Amino acid sequence: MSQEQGSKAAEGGPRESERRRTILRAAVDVFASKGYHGCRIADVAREAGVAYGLVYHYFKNKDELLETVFETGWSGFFARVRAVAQGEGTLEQKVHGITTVAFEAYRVDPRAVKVLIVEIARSPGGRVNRQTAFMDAIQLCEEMLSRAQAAGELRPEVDPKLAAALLFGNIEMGFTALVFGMVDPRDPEKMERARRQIAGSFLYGVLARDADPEAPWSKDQEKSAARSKVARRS
Amino acid sequence: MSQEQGSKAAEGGPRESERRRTILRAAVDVFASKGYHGCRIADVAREAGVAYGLVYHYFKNKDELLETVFETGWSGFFARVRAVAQGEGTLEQKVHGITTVAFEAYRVDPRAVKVLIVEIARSPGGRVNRQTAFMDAIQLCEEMLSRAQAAGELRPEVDPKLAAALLFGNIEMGFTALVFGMVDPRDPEKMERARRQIAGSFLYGVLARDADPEAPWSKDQEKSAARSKVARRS
DNA sequence: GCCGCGGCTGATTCTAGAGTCAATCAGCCG
DNA sequence: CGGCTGATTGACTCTAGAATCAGCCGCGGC
Repeated sequence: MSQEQGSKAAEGGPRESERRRTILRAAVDVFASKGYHGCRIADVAREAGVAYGLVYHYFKNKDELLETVFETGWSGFFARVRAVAQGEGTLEQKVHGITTVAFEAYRVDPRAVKVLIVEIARSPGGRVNRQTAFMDAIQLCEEMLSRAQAAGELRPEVDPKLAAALLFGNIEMGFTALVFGMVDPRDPEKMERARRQIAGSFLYGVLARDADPEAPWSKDQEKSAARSKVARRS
Repeated sequence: MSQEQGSKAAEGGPRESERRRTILRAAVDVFASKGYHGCRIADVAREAGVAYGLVYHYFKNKDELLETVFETGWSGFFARVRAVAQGEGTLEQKVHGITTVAFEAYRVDPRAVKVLIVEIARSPGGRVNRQTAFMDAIQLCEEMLSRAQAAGELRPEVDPKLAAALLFGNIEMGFTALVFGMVDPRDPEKMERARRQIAGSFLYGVLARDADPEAPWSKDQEKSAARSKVARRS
């Protein structure tokens, strides 16, 4: 998987075949626009300007293609998140850093992010790696949050694992909002505001500051008693 | 969709065919365990204990089956959310109410919720209704949040639409965490804690109270700087 | 020049599985 | 009772589209 045979295409060094990359790129675009299940290999080949069979020359099957798209995109993102999560800084800085990494990834390659989010993070019969990798990122953040909790930066009653998941939920939903056109990705200023709201919502919540009197959400405080006019079901 | 022909099966009143409901139920179960794409109509028929062809007697095709599963489940959920969002109460109460509705739905029928979340909210080539319906719920919450903002319950710099999306992102990710086994759905106490953390994270954030000194999440709007140190009251 | 090798081609094969349909069955009505 | 209607059956058809394969083409080596 590293240098193939540099034989004829060798002028560039031990590079992965140019064609292979073209196909991968086409796959990202096609998956992004029609979805994994909604497209045929022929579409990918056409988009890449390449013969049908060549796709199978470079990839064992359709699933491996998706898998590769995933790994390629995810590993870069994951490494950046790790750098932030395990680096120096306050919890606030790290959370802002992680959202920034995510938004930057989106700015650079929205299609790839879309595929990652829509086709992979949620894939049904998902093969091993996908969900596993997602879990890895969550675990990374869980550790970050645990450390922050030990340092008193995080509320003590918060479960770090769930909180880590929620952080990614926030980011993901932010992207979904982008994909749905709720924010214009062309406007950097709006993007930055959205990013800040996502990080801020996670860190500080959305409530106006003077609206919550005391430790409002921790234990069994029932000070706000009748909140359950809901719960019923027939 | 209402009373079919009550002709002969009329002894129960204008009820929807028993068989039809059996099939729908089976579809929920099968979709939940193998995914929409990962199952065949034959699986649904077998699960329902019914002949293959009968599925097509009651449903035009596989997609209509999914659509029906969706509408059946979603409309109930949506109505409850609306009741909360448009009802009386503070923003806090409403947010807690919405999460409660969601968790209650999960408690009653985890499989149906799983299908709704995994197969529909994210469906790629999703037919009209699905994403539309999801957007409807977000819009509902957006209006709720706008009202709250006008009343000063919500930070002024928050975008209600994005915030509404994030609320659902939180809930959805909470469920995903459930599906992934990060929380034991059998333990009502843990479930309630998770629910509270989801609502709480959205409302108040995760940061320890005395950790954010000044207008922390919107640099340029220092206008709210004054109220920033309210929080420390513990 | 011509051999052969590997990237490359696209028509062909093969299969899962959606959707069809002719036949059967069960109850009702005249 | 016998014919009518609608529910039910499952074998069969048919298609999309994944995967295969028998070769082609251009280049470098001999």
